[in-house]
Amino acid sequence: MDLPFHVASHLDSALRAAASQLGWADRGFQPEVRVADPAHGDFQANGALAFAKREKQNPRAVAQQMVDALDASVKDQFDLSLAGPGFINFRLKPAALLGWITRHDSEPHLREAAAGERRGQTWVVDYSSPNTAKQMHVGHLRSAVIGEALCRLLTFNGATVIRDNHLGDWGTQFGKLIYAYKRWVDEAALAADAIEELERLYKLGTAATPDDSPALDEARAELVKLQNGDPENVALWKKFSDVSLAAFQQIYDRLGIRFDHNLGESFYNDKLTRVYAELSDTGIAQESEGALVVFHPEHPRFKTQPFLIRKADGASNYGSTDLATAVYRAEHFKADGIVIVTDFRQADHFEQLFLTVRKWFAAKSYRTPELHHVTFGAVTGEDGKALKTRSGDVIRLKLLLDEAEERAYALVAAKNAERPEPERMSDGECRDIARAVGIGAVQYADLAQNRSSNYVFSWDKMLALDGNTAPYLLYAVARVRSIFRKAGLDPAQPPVAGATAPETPQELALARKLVQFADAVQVATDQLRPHFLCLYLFELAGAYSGFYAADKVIVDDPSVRARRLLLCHRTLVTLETGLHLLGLRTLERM
RNA sequence: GCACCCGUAGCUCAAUUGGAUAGAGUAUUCGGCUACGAACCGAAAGGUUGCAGGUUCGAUUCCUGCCGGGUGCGCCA
Repeated sequence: MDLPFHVASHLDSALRAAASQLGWADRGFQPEVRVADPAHGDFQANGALAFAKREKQNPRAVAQQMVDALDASVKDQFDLSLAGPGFINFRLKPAALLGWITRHDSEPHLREAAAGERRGQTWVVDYSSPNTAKQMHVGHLRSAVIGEALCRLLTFNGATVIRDNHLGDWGTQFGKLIYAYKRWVDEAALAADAIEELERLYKLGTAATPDDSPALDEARAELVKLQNGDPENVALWKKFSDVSLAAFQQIYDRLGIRFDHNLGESFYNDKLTRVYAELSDTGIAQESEGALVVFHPEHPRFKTQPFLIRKADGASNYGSTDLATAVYRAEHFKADGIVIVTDFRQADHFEQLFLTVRKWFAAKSYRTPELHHVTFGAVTGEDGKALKTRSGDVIRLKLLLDEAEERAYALVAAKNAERPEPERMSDGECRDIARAVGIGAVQYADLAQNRSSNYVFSWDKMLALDGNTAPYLLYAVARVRSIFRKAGLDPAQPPVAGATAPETPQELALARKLVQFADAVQVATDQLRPHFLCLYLFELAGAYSGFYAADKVIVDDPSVRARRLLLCHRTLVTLETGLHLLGLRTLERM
């Protein structure tokens, strides 16, 4: 029997079958299979320990019985050993490695193999979500980059993914903006760079309408006109949204992002009365100080900290729209899961929101999707403070990406100049490479770190050519491609017939790493943490570099050459597939 | 005041949610290009996992209490 894509779950099934043969299945035996430290094996099963403890048996003996009861095919594919207090170690035999690597030969085939995990599921991913009439700044980067990677991971695992940009396109700030627009708009500036001008007006409007001022009353009047459908104000508001979206798309294009929907807060305007009615009727919401709020008596904090869903003046807020959004996604998109990617400061809000949604849907017998708030830490400068320009302003995302490309270009051009004349690349090619390396470095730096912690932004670290960085991975890709190019071979049609099983320590280490791709993707997706995939790709690139330094690929012996080309090719496929899952563009040369 | 997140090698970070001797990169020291990209590889050294208890075969991980940093807590989103 061929080794399937998911080796860990294959072992899990085999161990469960053995447990059931021993009569342990209904006593709650859990195999607990995971990727092992290479010193011990490729995979390990730890389940014997917990089981033995519960059953008051000797864990070594339990593990030995498990091994004895395992299907013969497992013993054909793995070397088994017991260690320590009762760990079962599995080491793939070279022939099994060769079989797996031979079968998983392209990005489409990897995709097909992984797609069984979430086939038939629909996931709505809500990320980026900037406010219209304002430029995107560095604070918007993580949501966009992490959200896009999660979309790709979920898609890879077989889900239908709906990318929804939940724009901040409604609220009191638009009264102020219209107020300022009508007084101070500079038409020439608007034509030249619309969003720049809108942002200027936005700041003017905010400054001109302090609390309790007559100007604030006028701004509120503009808002009321907008909400009541005044044609002039609605047209202005529409214009603000259009130019904002066009500006956002320029950023998204550079990051490889394309949304299916831009359903901002305004979209839910006419869907709020239902929210108020159903939450009031079911007794989940209550009046308090004139506002409509939800308390959660079972929660230590939210029993007294209210979830405000309608303000005392009758206006909606983001509690209202987020509730309407949740029911829309559940009903219209038939979502099995909803992922919302925002920074950790909104954790309370979404905890309250999810508690409320669950009670609401249960009371009305609506099907409740899985609800996930994917949080991430702040982006700080190297001083640990929020990232700002020297003058103290927020850093615009556009300028940040420009700088990434410029810095990458300087590195690429310098390296290119050192090359011998015939291998030198054109300036245009250098520019193109710099775009992929610079943007990729920014994306990767954000993804490689566990998203819960704060992230220290450092140009030098993200553009370093060594360490866990995009340039290191892209370099590994370029080196594999270079072998094929120099040998005059087409990487789409690698001549790998007659490849023999891996033999040298570096070949074996690389082959084992390749097989673990399935596990890395699964962990990253299930935990909604792309850094697990980053770590894997870094280790894969490291295994390849070790192999490359130790074992020459283009040798005379045809079987050795074929098996090394096979390893090179599968490394290329896996690295590129992984980097594409993260949203990075890969290169031929760099 | 209440709550959440973070605290791991000099620095930047991992540790697959309770598993084996806590791992990488960087910086430091040493070694390797007449091998297909040295933007690389190999090796050494670097630790009381903030502190103090507790739970158990086993704790960076779970519980309690402190210390330090960040954040949130009714009409912004």
